[in-house]
Amino acid sequence: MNDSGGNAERKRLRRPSQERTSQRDPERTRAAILEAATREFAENGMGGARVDAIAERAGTNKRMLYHYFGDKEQLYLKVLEEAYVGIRTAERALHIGDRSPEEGIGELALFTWRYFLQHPEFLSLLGTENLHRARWLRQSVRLKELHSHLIGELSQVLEQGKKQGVFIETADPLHVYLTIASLGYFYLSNQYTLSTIFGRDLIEPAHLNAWERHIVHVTLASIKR
Amino acid sequence: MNDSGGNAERKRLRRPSQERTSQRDPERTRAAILEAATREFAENGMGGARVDAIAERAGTNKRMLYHYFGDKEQLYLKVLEEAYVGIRTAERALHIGDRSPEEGIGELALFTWRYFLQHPEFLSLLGTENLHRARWLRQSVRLKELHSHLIGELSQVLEQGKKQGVFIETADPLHVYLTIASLGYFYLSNQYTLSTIFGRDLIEPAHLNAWERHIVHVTLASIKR
DNA sequence: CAAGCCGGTAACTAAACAGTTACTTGATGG
DNA sequence: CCATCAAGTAACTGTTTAGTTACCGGCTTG
Repeated sequence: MNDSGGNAERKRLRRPSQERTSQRDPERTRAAILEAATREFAENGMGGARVDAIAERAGTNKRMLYHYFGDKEQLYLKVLEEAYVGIRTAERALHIGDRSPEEGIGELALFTWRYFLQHPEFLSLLGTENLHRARWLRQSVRLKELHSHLIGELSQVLEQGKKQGVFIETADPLHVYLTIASLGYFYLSNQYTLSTIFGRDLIEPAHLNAWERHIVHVTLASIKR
Repeated sequence: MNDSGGNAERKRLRRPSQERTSQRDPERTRAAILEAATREFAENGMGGARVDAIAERAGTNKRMLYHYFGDKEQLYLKVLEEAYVGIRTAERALHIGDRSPEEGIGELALFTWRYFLQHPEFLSLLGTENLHRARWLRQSVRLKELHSHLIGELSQVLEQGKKQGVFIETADPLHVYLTIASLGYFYLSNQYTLSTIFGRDLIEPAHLNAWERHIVHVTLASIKR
């Protein structure tokens, strides 16, 4: 114990633990693999992603990938779960009930659009997972409750708006969220074919801003009395 | 010359060209490969699709596939082109300008939704192509003009509605089409993850009908004065 | 009827792939 | 300072894959 303390001390003096030069760092390796896998799966889908490519992007090798994550499918599921946790966590910080119902819904629409815009890999992962009919997501045990908070809060805001007479009585929380998500998802995830067939570069800032305003307009127009 | 004519006559008597029993039928083989490829690419994406699987589904073998279509990528592009031709051809038969502007837009929304619902393979192909940033569609020379008709007709209907004072002045044809397509595409293509995370089976007829009405409602609410 | 062409088959090949095994390096505890 | 164990490397393996080659057989044409 004493010896070991002395040893540790001596080593800390030679090589401070904060600025380590060693390549050995389990947490960093694990995180690097997860990030590399997110990009590889997002760019190439489940079928097109290459385990070797993930290892290379992470600056490590396949052995470590299998060591930390089991196999390709488990790694993919982990990536997908983390992506969902990311957006739902950011959503919770919104507190859409703090302002007027109209502003709250507008805020949710803006947030969703901007999150999609800044996280294209999330959209790609959703696309891949749906191509496979949610084969892996269905196996996830972590994600059942993650999403109920969103619908619950949205439901409250809609009720408040109905009481105040600004929203129509038939406004449904799931429909409202699906409307917001639809308008953002389709525009961004299909931007490449759309830009090609309609001859307009949809990713240009001017077009992006116009679509952002459009999403808010459509969402509110569909529920306002 | 005379001999050949006599020979042909004799053979035609034995085996009429209309009801051939032979397995040899270039057109049928070609069409079978194209249909099998459509299903395989739609179900598995470009990376996940297997050339052997396409040949087997078509009731032929790889040799014929390479004979008629060159290679996997050219076959995929052909499948994608045919899918676009399919929806744009069906759209042309609509004549959305024949009724009132409001009915015309509602009709286009209904048509698009129902076409998406009946052609899930079209949605999958779009998803796959966008994952690859329209890599193959961009190479297509056939598809540049195919889509202008849609925007042109939609533009006329919107103008008419503006003159009649039923539509807002800011209504934009591309935005209106993207709105309709967004609401149909997202709901259907993401139905598997959505059903999983929200615990509702979105493909149930009751939910489908509700969403159909919702699409028409949202589209019109967003452009009505 | 004979020659050759075209639709079609099946077995093959080289490369790419997911996953494994045998091994090395370095930190820690006694 | 040595034993141990975890982090990390690289070469290997069996299988799958896109694409090819060698061959078959029947229809058409001269």
